[in-house]
Formats: sequence, structure tokens, C-alpha cells
Amino acid sequence: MLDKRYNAEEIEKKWQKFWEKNKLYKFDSKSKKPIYSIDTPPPYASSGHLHIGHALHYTQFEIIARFRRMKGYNVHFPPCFDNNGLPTEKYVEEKFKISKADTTRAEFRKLCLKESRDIEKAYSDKVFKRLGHSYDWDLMYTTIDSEAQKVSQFSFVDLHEKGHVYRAEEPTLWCPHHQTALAQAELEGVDRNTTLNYIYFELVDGGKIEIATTRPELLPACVGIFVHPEDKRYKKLVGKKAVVPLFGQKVKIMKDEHVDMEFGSGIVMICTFGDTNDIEWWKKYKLELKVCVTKDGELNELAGKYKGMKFTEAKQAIIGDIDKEGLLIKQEKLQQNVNTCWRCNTPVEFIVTKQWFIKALDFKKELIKQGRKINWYPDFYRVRYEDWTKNLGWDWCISRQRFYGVPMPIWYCKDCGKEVVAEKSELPIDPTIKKPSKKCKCGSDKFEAENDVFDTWMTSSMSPEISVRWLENPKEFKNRFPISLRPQSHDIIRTWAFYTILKSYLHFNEIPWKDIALGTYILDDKGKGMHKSKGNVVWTHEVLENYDVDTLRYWVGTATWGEDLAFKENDLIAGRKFLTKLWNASRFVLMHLEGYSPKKVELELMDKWLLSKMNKVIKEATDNFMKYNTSVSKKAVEQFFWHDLCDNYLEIVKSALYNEEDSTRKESAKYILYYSLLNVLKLIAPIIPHISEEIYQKYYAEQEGDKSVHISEWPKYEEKLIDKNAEEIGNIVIDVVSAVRRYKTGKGLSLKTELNKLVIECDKKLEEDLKKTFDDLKGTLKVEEIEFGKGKEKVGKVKISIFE
RNA sequence: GGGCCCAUAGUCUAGCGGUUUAUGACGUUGCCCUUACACGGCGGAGGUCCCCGGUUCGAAUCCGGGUGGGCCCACCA
Repeated sequence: MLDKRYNAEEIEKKWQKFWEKNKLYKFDSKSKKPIYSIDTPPPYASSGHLHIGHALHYTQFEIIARFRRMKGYNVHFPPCFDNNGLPTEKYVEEKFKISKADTTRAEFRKLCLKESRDIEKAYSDKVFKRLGHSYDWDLMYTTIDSEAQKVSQFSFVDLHEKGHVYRAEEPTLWCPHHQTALAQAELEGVDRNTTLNYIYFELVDGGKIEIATTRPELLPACVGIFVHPEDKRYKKLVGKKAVVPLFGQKVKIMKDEHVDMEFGSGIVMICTFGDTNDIEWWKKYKLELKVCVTKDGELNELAGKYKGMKFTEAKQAIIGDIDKEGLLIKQEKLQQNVNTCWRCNTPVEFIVTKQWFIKALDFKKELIKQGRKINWYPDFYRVRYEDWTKNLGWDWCISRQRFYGVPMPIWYCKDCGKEVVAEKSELPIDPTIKKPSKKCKCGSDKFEAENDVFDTWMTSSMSPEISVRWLENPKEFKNRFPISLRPQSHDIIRTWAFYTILKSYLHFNEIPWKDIALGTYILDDKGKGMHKSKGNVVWTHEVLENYDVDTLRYWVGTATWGEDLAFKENDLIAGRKFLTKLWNASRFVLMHLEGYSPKKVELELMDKWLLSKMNKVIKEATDNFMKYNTSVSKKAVEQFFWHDLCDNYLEIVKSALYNEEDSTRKESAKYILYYSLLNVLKLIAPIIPHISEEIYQKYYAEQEGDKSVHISEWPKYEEKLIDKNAEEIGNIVIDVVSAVRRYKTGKGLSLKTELNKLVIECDKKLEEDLKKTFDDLKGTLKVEEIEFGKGKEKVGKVKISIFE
């Protein structure tokens, strides 16, 4: 039978090995069961990445996988890693103190790949397996695998054929640190203080105007000036020309309603490019293009003597010179929110480069419609998706000037300049290594390979297709798409969710998944986001040094999907206590069930009471798991187990169980104990799989004939076992028990103190049924005699009197 | 500036129109070694259910308006 203490470490390892060895969680492609597939988020395979928040989020949907498996689904649950992206590249650069400029693309990629393989192994063993996650490891994929690359490139080629991609020379969001183009979704706003400089511009025909700017370093690229059409102060300026200080170019003054008369002097200068507004007006009024910045964030020859200076340096130098010329009027402090690269927080610039785009703006309406076909949990996050989609301002820029990533399968003809996109059949391909299979249409066979790689989301947005092997098995794919569930975190709705929905729409005119569930977002104990840079990160392995895996998982079970949760170590204690209670109660129950096999028997009233409650709990737990309300489900089970089963039912049947003689009471109690503990184990197994497996294996596995509790059948709700009458009588019994306990405790008496007589006064209609529970009551309360009569103290629906 | 979410005892949380004199846990406190569990049991104390209006016979629960927090987005050159 069960040991006196639950030895977590040993038991966790034992069953993890058992599950792995028996391939318990293997997806069965031949099974007739309905499929439940999960589009697992590929975690970054870069070191020091997975903190307690990841353990929380990944375990959260792992619980769902376990539930669905028991509920009779053929669960398709692949593990995966994202090793294709800037984090890996940056990490390798830092670790080996090299930059992508010092090495060849092939060499660099090799280093990246090795690094991520090591980390994947470490994460698999030390995080995911350790947490008891039930992936089918044979389904593992990573985003740099050739299959993933193939899907990613295939997607590009397919969309190119469909006319949904284009290459354009456009002002593009640019990260001067990473030296690459970015997508709108990769921006992060950062508040900062800056200086608003008021500068004089001289007018060509005499006089001067005042312009306020935060970016004086862009003066060399100034191509126009705007005032508001209704602004009385400046109406007469429209059509005139002004001279840009220091740089001398003459620019036209124009009018546009977008000018804010209240801000600064009410006159705006346009530089190519300081912000999105500049781009808008540049396009609208077909202004000249003047580029004064380089790709690494310096000024170029257009800036004359300021050439080679970094922006901040140039800003100071230029303002200094303007001041010297007596053109600086005043300076004001200004709170500003600048868009920065989300990975390095460097403010982004707009640089005109040739980049590849996937069309998104044309499909806004359809994408919102697609979003509405998907079930969002919680539902309100759909609004966030719709807001993002509605407000999109740019098509998706997918080319990145980086090394480590999926190569773009394109060449350019050296003679006619036309682009040649790879054939679907030759994917995956690295155009820098292989040449096109055909000549260019112009007859030339000289090509230049595209050196860019895809935006990492180009691959991530295909995770449903990769995970269910779209290209490997297109026939099967049709049956498996859309996927059942996308679990993800809410901060990447605008990227991962959006791009995935977009891709699935463009390729298949289909939604990628039926459900999308937003996991719990972790905060530190003070309610702030966890960031390595803030030093407030809690690591999973640290927590596991002091707490068992199931204790941690129990805590995960209390988290609500879609809400934020502050990590407080104290909250883990509840789980630890629960495990102890479950262990001890199981010891008690199994002790009495030794050698027992369930047989149908006549049930007593209190048995029916428990059965009725149990069925309600089964229904509640099941319904809530179906809706991803893990915590509600868990709470219901816990309540039933701890209070109804342990505190009340076990105490009530205890005297019968310890009675040496076999009795019908003992038999019916055993029958109830058998099923109530079995069902509790099953209902809680998805959340705390190790301890429930241990208890199950010690007794139930043989009785029930299942290899493991985790592939056993989920408890069925039986409406015919809901018994309102038994519940009413049972609740009265519990009230009476509680009152007598209160009486004894109030007098400082032990609960086993014997009492002489208990008198109950109740509705005559209830007497007959209540009488049936007198034997249970006598045993539980150690009372000699119970009778109906006048009661003194009101206890719920009845009155009682106690005689010592 | 726009959108979304949240607000319940010292802390976390359930309830989301009447079944509630608001649930459970952590913490706190008194009693009890009760043939599973003292890592426990039985009790107790602890709450203007953020504020102001409204709807209703009835509001923690619905509506409107505040206040405070969080998140997402936009943005002023």
C-alpha cells in the first residue's frame, strides 16, 4: 500500500520514465477517435529564456491535452522549438564575440544551429520532461528544420504565384542596431524625454518663420513645410519658399489639415523620413526624396561636415551651429513616445530600401471575418485582434537583412534585373548556394542570389501547417486542418495570431484553428512584468528546488486563462497541502479497499448524497475544462474531495469501516469509496499527473485494467444519480454533525467524547428519511441515542438539543 | 487620445439578478494527539463586495458616470 509519506522526487522520475518508455502520449494516426490537435508555441531556443511564466503557460495547455486525451480524443501534441531568429543570432554573436560581418553566412549558421541544438536538449530534459509534459516527442519540430524551411519557402512561392507578395522600394522601418528591416508588429513604444527646438527659417522673399522640431539632425533631408489651411497666422505663407538653415535648400510651404495648430509654432517641416506622417505627406504631395542617414544610424554625405556622426552626436552639433548663427529661438522639454526595435530598444528609422512584402491591407475585412469564425478564450481578446487589424497601416515586410533564418528563395537576373522565384519542387533551397534551374526569360543565366532571410514570423505563421505536416502528407493534412487549439500569450496577438490567420486565409481560405486560448501572463510579486533586464525573473528550476512538480502544477491549475497572475511563492503552499491531503486520504481509502473489487450494492442515504454531489462535480469539472476554465474545474474537484469526501463522508463511514463484522453498511461505503476516490484521481490527474498516477497504479490500474490513469476514461456524468432528496437530507446531517462538533469544541472536549442523547426537531415529512441516517450519525458523533422531539438550537433547517 | 480588462476581509480568489446573514485558500487565533493526515481536524475573529447615480419588488451581480490599476494600440513634427 502507500508509504507513510509521498516521496515526490522518486515518484515523479519513475512515472516520467514509464510514460516515455511506453509512449503513452503517442499520437495514433490510425485511430478512429476524434482528433484534438494543439498548435504548440515554439519556445525560443536561446539560453536563459524559459522562466516560471513559460512553465505556467506551457503547463496550462498541457493540462488541456491530458484532459482531452482522457475524454477520448486522439491528441496531437507536438513539442517544438524556435531556433530561427534574431535571439539566436544575437546570442551567438555575444557568446563567440563575433559579428555576422566577420564570418561567412554558412559558418555563422553552423554556430547558431549547434547552439540551439544544445539548448533544445537542455530545455527538453530540464524543463518540459521535468514538468511531466505529455508531448508526443516523435512529432517534434524546430523552425530551422528543413521541413519547416520548406513550408516557409513554399508559402512564399505559393503567395507569389497567387499575387499576394511584392517587392518595393519603400520607406521601411529599420533597426540601425540589427541592421535590418522590421515589420510594424515588431515595434515597441518607449517613453523618453527629448528636446523640442524652435528654429528660425528665413523666407526667400524676406522675413522668417519659426519651426519646432525634435529631429534637427534631419534638416539636410528637409523637403517641405506645412501649415494648417485655417491658420490665420500663416495663410499668407502658403506657396512661398523658405531656406533650411545650415543646409540652404529652398523648400515650399504648403497647407494640410493634419497640421496641429496648437503644437510648437504650428508650422511643420517634412524630412524624408522622420516619422510616418512624413511618409504620408511625401507620398501625397510627391515631394523630393532626400536621404541623409545611413543604415547604421549615421549621417551621410548629404549632411556635409556632419557626415559620419551618429544621430545624437549630429543633433548636438547641428543645434550648436544653429545657435551660433543666432537661429535657435528656444528649447523645450518634451515627453515623447518613440517606436523602437522590440528586441534591442533602438529607435527605428525610416530608410528607403528594397524589401519584400505580403499584402495584408487589402484583406482587412476578410481577416476580421475569419477572426470571428474562431472561438476566442476569453472572448474579449478577439476585439484586440480586430483593433489591430483595423488599424494596420502597412503591408507585412517579410525580408530581413540577417544571416540566421530561412533564406528567401529568390534570384535576380544580372542582365535584365528581373526576379526569379524558386520552383516549389526544389524547396528548401538556399539561393546563395544553388542557382535557378532555368534561364531567365531574357535568356541570361547570370544571377545574383537574394541574401536576405525571412522575418521569423514567416515560419511561425505556418506552425499549424508545419505541426500537422502539410507538405509531407497533403492528403492527411486536409483531415487535420483546421487545428483544434492555438494556445498563446496575449502580447503576440498582433504577430503570431494575426500572421497565422492571414496565411491560412491566403493559402486555403480557411481559419487555422477552431479555438484560440490566451494563456496566463506572469507578473512578478509586485505585479510587474518579468524581464531579465529588470532582474525580477523567477526561474523554473529555482522553484523546483523547493517544490514538487505537482505542487507547481497545482499552482498552474489555479491560474485563469487570459488573466495576469503575480507570482508569489506563498501561493505554492496550497498545492503542497493538497498533495499531502490527497496522499493521506488515499492511504486511508486504499487501506480499507485492500482485496476489494466493486460490487453493486444497495446504497444508504449518505452514499446517495455523496454520489449526487460527485456527479455534479463531474459535470462542472468537465464543462469547465471544455471551456478552458481550468481553475474553476480544479476548484470544484478540490472542494468535493476535501470537504464533502474527506471532512464529511469519510468521518461518517469510519465507524462502519472499522467494524470487524461485515455489514451491508460497510459494503456500500466501500463501493462509494472505490468510485469517489477513483473519480477524484481522474478529475485531478491532468493537473497533478504524478501523484495521481502513483495512487492509481497502486490499486486501481489492476482493477480497472488500464495501463495508466492518463489514458483511462474520463468520469461520466450520470444524471440519474442526481438525487435532490438525498442531498437535502444529507445536508441536514452535515449541519447536525457540524453543530455537535461545535458543541464539543466549545467545551474544550475531544471530538470522540461520548454523548448521551441527541434530539432533533424537524419537518415531519423529513423524519422518515432522516431516521435512516441515525446509525451513521451515532457512529460519527459518538452519541448513544437519537430521537425526534423538541430542539433548542436552530441548525439550518432543523433544531437540536444535546445531552451529555 | 482610442480600445480592452480588472477592482470582493492583511493577501490571493469564487460568486456575475433572488437559493448568500458573500465562497474557498494563505495568514491569524482558540480548542482537540479523533486507530489516513498535527504538512491534520473542529471552531473563531476579520468585509461600507472602489465611489456616485439609475433600472428593478430585489444589485457584489445589469446600465450610466467617476476614481484607481493593468494591458494593447495610436501619437504631435
